[in-house]
Amino acid sequence: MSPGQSEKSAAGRKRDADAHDRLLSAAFDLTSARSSTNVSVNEIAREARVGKQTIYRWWPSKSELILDALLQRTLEQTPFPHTSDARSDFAKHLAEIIDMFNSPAGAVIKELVAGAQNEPGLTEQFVRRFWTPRRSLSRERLEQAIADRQVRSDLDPETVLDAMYGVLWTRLVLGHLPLRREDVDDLVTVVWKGIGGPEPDPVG
Amino acid sequence: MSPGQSEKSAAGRKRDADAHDRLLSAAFDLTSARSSTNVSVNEIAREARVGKQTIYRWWPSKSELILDALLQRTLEQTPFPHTSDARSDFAKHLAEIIDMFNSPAGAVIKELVAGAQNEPGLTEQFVRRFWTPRRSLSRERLEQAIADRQVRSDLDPETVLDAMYGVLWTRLVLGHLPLRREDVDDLVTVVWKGIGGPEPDPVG
Amino acid sequence: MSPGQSEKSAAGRKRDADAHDRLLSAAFDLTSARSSTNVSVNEIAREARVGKQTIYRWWPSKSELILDALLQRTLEQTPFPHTSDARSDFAKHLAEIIDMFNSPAGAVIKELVAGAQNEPGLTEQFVRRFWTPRRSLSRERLEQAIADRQVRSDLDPETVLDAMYGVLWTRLVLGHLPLRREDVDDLVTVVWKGIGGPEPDPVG
Amino acid sequence: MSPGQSEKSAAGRKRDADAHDRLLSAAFDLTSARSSTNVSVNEIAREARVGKQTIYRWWPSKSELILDALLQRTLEQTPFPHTSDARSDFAKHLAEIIDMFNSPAGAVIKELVAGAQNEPGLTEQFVRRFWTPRRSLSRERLEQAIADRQVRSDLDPETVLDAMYGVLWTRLVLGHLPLRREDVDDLVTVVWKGIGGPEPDPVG
DNA sequence: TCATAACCGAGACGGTACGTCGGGTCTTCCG
DNA sequence: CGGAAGACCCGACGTACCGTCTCGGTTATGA
Repeated sequence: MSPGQSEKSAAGRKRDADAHDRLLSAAFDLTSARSSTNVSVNEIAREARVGKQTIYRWWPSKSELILDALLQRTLEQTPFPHTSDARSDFAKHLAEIIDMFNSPAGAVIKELVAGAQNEPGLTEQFVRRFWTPRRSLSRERLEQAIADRQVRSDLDPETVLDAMYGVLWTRLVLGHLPLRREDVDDLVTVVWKGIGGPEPDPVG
Repeated sequence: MSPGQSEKSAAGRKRDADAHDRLLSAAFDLTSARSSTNVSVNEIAREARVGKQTIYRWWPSKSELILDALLQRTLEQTPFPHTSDARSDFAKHLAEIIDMFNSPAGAVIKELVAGAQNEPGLTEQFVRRFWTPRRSLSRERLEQAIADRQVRSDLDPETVLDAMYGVLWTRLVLGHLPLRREDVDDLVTVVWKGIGGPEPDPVG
Repeated sequence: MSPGQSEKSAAGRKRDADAHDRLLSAAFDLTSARSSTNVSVNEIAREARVGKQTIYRWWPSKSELILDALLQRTLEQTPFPHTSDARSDFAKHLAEIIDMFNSPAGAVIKELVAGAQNEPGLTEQFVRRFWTPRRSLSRERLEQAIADRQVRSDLDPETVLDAMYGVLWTRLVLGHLPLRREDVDDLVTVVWKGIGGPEPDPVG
Repeated sequence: MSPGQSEKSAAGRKRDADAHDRLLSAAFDLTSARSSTNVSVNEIAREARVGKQTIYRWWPSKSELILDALLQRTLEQTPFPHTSDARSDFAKHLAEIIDMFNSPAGAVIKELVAGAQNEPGLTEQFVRRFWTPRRSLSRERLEQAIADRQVRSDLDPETVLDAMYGVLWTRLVLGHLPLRREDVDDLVTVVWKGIGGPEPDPVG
């Protein structure tokens, strides 16, 4: 992302790191706060005390600025839990995602997913830069679990992961049901044990 | 006392049903065709040979017009399959939803979900008028399956349903993976049998 | 006597004439009152408790309705003063026109003259129906004065009349100076005696 | 303390003088050409290759733009003729005004006078910026003529001037009679000699 | 040391779409 | 069939926002 490594003539003023940070903060904060009405580029520029040109010098569009702001704010990206029990690791991770979706970051993600529909290329950006890295962590843990024989190996991993995480994404975007940590247990049970057949022996 | 005293005065020209239909058609067709770039109200009005005012007389926003157009086009709403085998019924229904998501209606749904993010109240409208009726069909079939002891009863039905349908919604909106009928088998297996433990005996 | 003298709609014809009158009144009153902002046809119809179609059944456009309203209100059309002294007759008439221009009718006339600029044919209507009849009275008096040898005969009567009345029309429309009865004396003197040469002998 | 403390910050792109000129030209040309039908702001913007916002950034309304366009086009403002004969000077000036009223500028003036009726403040603008400077020239010549004893001094100069120029303004706006240079002679005679009494001795 | 180059805040620019307003036509129902 | 009510088509309005361009001015090389 940083363009500075090009061998262009080194003359010229350096990029203002502070303005850059103010922009990411303004973009994230305004977007997450004013979820109902759209945030305009002018507002972000004013809030960041920055000229509009400074935005368009570094980002091709407002949406990509917001995407960068989201990435920066979610950089912590807690490493996927990794104990000996894959099922509880996933349960823990799903709960963490729920927390994130309920945080301001969730509002920003909604905004981005929405804006991406009319902006070809942005969906691809979002998937590649935000979604894929996180999905990789999940998939690695899943493959480890398969290697550990904790998970059967004959199913498409993407489908398995979407069965879990798709619940969260759908609820974030559609909002038809709240995102609650309490639902994680049932969700993991559905995917781990399946819903088929009568309830298992409670003693078992 | 006259019972009709509270009736609205019948004076005035009636709403033009034909213009109404032309509007719904234009809204649906233009929206599904021009998925990348947004459709303008003027375009819809022109295509429907209708004054812009006529749109705003009956719909508070372009999005709600498109929602109505979507509802009209998906009215067929094939009844949920209902054989003695719940699992195969769901498999069939999931495949039908995939077909719909891959049809023009899918593009319209994406557009609506996107537009709804900045329009408070529209998400609620979409969920209530489009999503809820379909979800009800699914939930009824699920409850029947529980009554038939084909599905265990100790899990939250909403979570179970989201584990299946959320996969499709997420792929529609995020577009990270294609929506393919071939994936239905794995998906149903995940939810019915669970992913836990080693693969079942192939002789089964 | 019938006790129901105030009952509604005794006959269609009667209401017809009444609605017609209400329309003229509403058109005149609203136009003269809201000189700054335009009056809409809907407002006139509502004020007159009349359907819009009733307006367009009788008048080809809003402007012609207002013209009719103006004509009705200025029907008195006091006959041109006719004494033995043409100059004082004109002075009297000019003062009367000033009064009319300063009355609500003046505002309506301004509105009409303004609206006529973009409505080809309306200027012609206004001139023919409002202006010409009044001008005829003036011209007749002028020709009588010529016949009486009170006014020289070698000048174009239209130019003579415009030299007098044009002052009023211009001040009405441009508003660069107020329309005051006190100015009539000077005006008549200008036209009768001319401005040429030094002031006449005050004794003369 | 620095004397320039109240100066506006010089930051930001300067106003585009070329776009400004294109706008004035487009406004004048379109308005004078399409006298019957109104010119829309969009048309002017398109003709001038300018965004509509640029118009509204600098002018509060279409009419004031047209007024500016008129002022620019009539800037030549030929100096009032000034020979030793006031009467012939006025005759010459009146003919020039007739020519202007018959030129495209006349159509623009009509449009402005019309549009001003519904736009409070515009009439005042028009009078102050277009009419007053020209009137000043006329009044100065008249006062000179009075000083030269060519014109009597006991009459209100405004009334005298309106008696001459009001003829032209009225014919421009009402259009009841054509504006012809041939009428200037009679007009000047009316005002200079007066219409009173029998025709002068032809030998005179 | 000073010209050059890239940066910066500010804000005007061309353009597209918005939602509203008003004119004049058309349609329904009532009396 | 006249008349009130009001929906209809059309087109202009003035506003909002996007992404670009231009201004005066500010750092930082590198000749």
